[in-house]
Amino acid sequence: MKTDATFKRAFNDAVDLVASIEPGAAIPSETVLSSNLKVSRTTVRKVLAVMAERGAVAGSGRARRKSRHKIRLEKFPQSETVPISAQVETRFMQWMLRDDAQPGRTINELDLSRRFGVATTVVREFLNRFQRFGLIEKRPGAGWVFKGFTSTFARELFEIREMFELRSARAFIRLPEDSPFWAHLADLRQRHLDLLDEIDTRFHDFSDLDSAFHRLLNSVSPNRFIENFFDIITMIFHYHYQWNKRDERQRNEVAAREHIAYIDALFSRDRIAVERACGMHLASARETLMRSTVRTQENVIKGCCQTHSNQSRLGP
Amino acid sequence: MKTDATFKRAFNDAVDLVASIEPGAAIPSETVLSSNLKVSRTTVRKVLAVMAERGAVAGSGRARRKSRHKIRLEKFPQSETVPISAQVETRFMQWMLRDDAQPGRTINELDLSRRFGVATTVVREFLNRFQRFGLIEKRPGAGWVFKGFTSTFARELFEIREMFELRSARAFIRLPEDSPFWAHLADLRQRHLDLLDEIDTRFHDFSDLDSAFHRLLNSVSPNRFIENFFDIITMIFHYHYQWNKRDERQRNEVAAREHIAYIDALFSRDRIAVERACGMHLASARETLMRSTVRTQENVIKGCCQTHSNQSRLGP
DNA sequence: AGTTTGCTTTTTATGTGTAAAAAGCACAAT
DNA sequence: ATTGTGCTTTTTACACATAAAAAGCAAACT
Repeated sequence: MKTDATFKRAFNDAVDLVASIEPGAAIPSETVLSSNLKVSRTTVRKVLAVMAERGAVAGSGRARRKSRHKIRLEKFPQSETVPISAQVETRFMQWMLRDDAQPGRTINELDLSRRFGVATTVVREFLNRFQRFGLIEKRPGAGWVFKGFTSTFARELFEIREMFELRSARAFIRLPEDSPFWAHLADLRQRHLDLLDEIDTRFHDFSDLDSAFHRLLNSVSPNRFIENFFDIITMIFHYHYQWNKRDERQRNEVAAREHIAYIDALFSRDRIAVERACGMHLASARETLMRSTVRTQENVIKGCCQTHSNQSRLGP
Repeated sequence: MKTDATFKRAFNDAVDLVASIEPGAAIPSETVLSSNLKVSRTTVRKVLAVMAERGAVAGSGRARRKSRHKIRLEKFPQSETVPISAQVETRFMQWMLRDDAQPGRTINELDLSRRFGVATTVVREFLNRFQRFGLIEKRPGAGWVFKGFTSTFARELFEIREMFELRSARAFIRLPEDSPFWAHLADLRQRHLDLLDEIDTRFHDFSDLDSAFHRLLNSVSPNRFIENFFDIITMIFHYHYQWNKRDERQRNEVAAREHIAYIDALFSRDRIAVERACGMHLASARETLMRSTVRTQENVIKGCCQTHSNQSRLGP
């Protein structure tokens, strides 16, 4: 059965929204709420129904308005507002990046579904989507293998990232003087400076800036495969740093300064300078990631992690 | 319920295998058969049981041998040997590339599952896996949009392909003289010549040669993201040409000659020549694909294909 | 000691069922 | 004519069920 996470999230958002309405004043129309809360009208009506039931909303139909009584609406717990599929993603990433997920280990759907307390269908769906991240591989009829968050993975990831990033940077400096992208870039530069001014307190905000910057570069000549690939990067970094807070402030400060140097190189329109700044930034990002990669013998003894059974192995 | 496609395919393969055994001679052990037929021992036993039942195999346990009577084993129809998930893939590609799949059209799981006569679960799983090909996009809670097999798609695909291919070609010519890859390349060159000798009858064999060539190039410095991307190319070409046979002989002959020129450039170790040969080959491959792309206004009027409803649109 | 097989236990592929959410429709209100 | 609402129909997200296939185990056989 589908969970009502959508409803609960919408309800919680609606609580804030209603709080800003004067007691006795009209509630926005269902259509407007639907667009504000980003859910269908069906869900909006459910939210309104519950609010009416709890006495926060009075009247019905077109005459709906905020109750004159002071009602404190209890929100639903945060954890109930996230759909099962998203929970599985989080739990899996945690299991993979934090727990004992050694390269070569086999993953089995039933086990994960029991571990996470969800239906196998959901786990299976997740693994199928997750496949594109290059960290797991399917053995039809025989589960999945975890390929490991290894230094090889990081190296391969960054090789592609560098190709894509350089391509976009080169395209950027070919933009005409009057392209609006230059203004965006200047704006972004300022936001970096602002961040650096208060780096001690705001260093968490860097990751938003980071993705904004790379999205701006890629948007100059859009390519769905590149965007796709950046989703992978974003995902990896998101979870990786969520559980690895070491030196976070320091790391982000360095990266922000590298971004500024990179942006300045772009403004100079000097291809060589751009390539150097870009290369330096990526090199340091790679180092950071590499450091927390699974230490493994994979590059020394290939295939050491294969499992053995008394039957012949199937699949490639 | 799981279909027994695995069993039927294994059975059909086993029929050929048993045919080559002398009447009265011993049948290979279950373990050996399991490895030959690429299925588990469980399935092998089922195959043997059915063969015994039909009188083609006599004795049991270790004393199992081929029957002395001449039994003609009926194979299962080819169509029953392919798992549902693979059938869905084929049917979907056909629907997409051949039927009226206009860009912007929404795809809905229930509809497809009815159309294909399979459970929604399977369709859903397929769509999730297929997402990475960049032709469809998920709107959580509201189905999928087909982005269209358009010229933009082809252009984006080839932009990446060119980057990857050039990278691999450059890595190739940096290989030491005594690398075994050079011998592989020479071998491949010869196979191209052989094919061209009999191009009129063997032009279908080109696609194997094509993927062998590109796989050889990529294997010089392997990168899972590049391999992943080549899966997309392979998939697109596979289905595309399966339903578009126009000029196939001609196209393949041209491509084979381009490959030879490309290979010769690699042997020359001349970077400029390599880049030119590679560029020419990809350009002509792109042209071929472009010609059969969906003609659309997408580049003139952006967003013309959006659907409208009396409710606000959800999602990005 | 290493295979081979009979039998048992798990796991995967695929179908079915259902509450929640979205989409659609038609009439009412401005 | 547009916008809003009540109600109906579809579709999605998720749980659960089960035959088929795979994996595991130990006794039997070389």
